[in-house]
Amino acid sequence: MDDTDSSDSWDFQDEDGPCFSSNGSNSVIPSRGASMCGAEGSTSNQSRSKAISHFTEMGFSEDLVIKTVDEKGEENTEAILETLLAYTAPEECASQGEPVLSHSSSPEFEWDSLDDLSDFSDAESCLQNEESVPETKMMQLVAMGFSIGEVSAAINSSDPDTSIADLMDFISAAQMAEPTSDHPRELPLEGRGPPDVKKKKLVKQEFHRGREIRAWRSSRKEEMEKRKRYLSPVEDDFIKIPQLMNGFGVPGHPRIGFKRKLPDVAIGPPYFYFENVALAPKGAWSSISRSLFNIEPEFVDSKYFCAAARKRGYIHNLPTDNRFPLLPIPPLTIAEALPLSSRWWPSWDVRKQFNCLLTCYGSALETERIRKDLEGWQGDPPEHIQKRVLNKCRKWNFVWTAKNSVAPLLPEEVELMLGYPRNHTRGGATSQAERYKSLGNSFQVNTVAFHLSVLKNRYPNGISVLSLFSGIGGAEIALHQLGIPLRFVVAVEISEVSRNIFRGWWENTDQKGILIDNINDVTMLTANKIEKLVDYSGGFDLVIGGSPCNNLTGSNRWHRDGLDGKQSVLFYDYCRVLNTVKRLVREN
DNA sequence: TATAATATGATTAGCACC
DNA sequence: GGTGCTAATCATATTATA
Repeated sequence: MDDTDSSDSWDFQDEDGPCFSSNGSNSVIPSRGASMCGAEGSTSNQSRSKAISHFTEMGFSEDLVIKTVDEKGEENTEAILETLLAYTAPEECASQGEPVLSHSSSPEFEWDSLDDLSDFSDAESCLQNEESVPETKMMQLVAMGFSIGEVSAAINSSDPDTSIADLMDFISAAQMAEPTSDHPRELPLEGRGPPDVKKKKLVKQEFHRGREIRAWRSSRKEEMEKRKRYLSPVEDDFIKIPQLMNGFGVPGHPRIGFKRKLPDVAIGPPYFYFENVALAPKGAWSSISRSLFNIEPEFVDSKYFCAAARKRGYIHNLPTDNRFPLLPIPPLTIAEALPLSSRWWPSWDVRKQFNCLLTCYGSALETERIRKDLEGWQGDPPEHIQKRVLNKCRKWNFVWTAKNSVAPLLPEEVELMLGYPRNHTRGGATSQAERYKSLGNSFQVNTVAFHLSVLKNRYPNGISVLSLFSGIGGAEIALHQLGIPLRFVVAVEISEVSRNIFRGWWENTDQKGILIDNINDVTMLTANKIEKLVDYSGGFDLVIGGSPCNNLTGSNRWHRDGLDGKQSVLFYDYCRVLNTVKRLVREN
């Protein structure tokens, strides 16, 4: 097994062209599979028509596609795409005043290099120049591969609050109705300057990602039709969030005889595990479930695993028999977790556990107000004072540190309750605020480990994990503490602080496996790159991740916009990546 | 200028009561 | 079924400070 340094220098370089893969497979066009590089090289009319249809459906003009296919050969999909993009994509940026001539220091595309996967800044700045439409939806849809023209038409024809999913359906319907209509990508061949290499690269990345999403949505619709025959526990448009969140059973509260039947399409391997806040806006979990094979979410409150509540929903295809908890069992009450606080804990503060550990904590002014509220009373304060103070303590998870004095939890105490090693977030974080934030966004390790424990006997020699939104490594720590060797881990995380924290843990615990952690943006994880990672690792056993909750959580007073929100929309990238991995498993 | 501190409700759901 | 109350919530924008 290689060490981590070798993973950093792991080379994914490939040359442009149709057959660049070392194992002879063409990984550029997912629907084509490895056979596209086969020696026989089909030249049938059917193949030619299929190639033409494929690219015209992507929005390129038919004339240009025919010309290019004839020139390059229908099996040469990568070269066709190169040529089409050379004449079309840069214009979308150039029309916004961007320079057309390349300023890239590299004369060749490097989008297959893992070192170059996080550079999305130019694409964002280019796309944000569209100022006449809602920028976020415009950007997201264009980044998915739809053309600016298509997106503009859809947005202009819809209500301002139309969801991303509805806009995608609108565009898809328009494409089906008019497959050869004029398209913004269609541009005259004459009068072009040399294409901007960097933008060309970015457009190409977006193109692939968009096609993956559309292909996935298309296949998902078919699967949904098939699954209508399956008696699903998930009703049409509403999932009831249970008040008692003990999921499919938790330690001490087993659900005797519980069995579930997964749809065939969802059965692993690969196993997958998705997480997000339970108390999301109405309909959010129904949408999530529909996108994840109609599997019933398992709602679990981490109060069964530690001294703090953490109400989360999990959708996974893991077995549910013979789960076991991590040992030792963590303290389940505040008194056990923070025994020193008991001395100052007033009898009228009836809290036995903390509420959800969030990303920020109460101010010194709040604690000072509480101190002043409580001073000067003989014995217990009046009931209305008790009630006011207790509400503040519940809201901010204050802990009693002296007479009439409360304080926020320390980062080390949060680490303890969330199941992380002491000072886990100390090294990589630059400030206390960053520690609170990264912890507030993380898994409760014991909860996740309980669910993942069923993998221990299945992967005694190590597991290969694709970890999206990996944060500070809660999933990996859970696997590690379960005694499951981390053979190969790809950790995708946008926060540099969180990546540093996880890298520090990986090195401190002398992991023997390979860690790839230089992919920052999940939207940059295209099928092509996933296929290379699969080739390199031998395949992923587990695709795990909790997508951003920013637009779902009730804590967000500003942008609780649901699954279409700026951050939470990345849920669809989890689905896209998962389905790509599943497809690769089927093909292999 | 970067970081820390502080202020900022709404959306759900359950429950009791009428 | 309608109303009012209680309770919880992986956050973000603005202001203050070093």
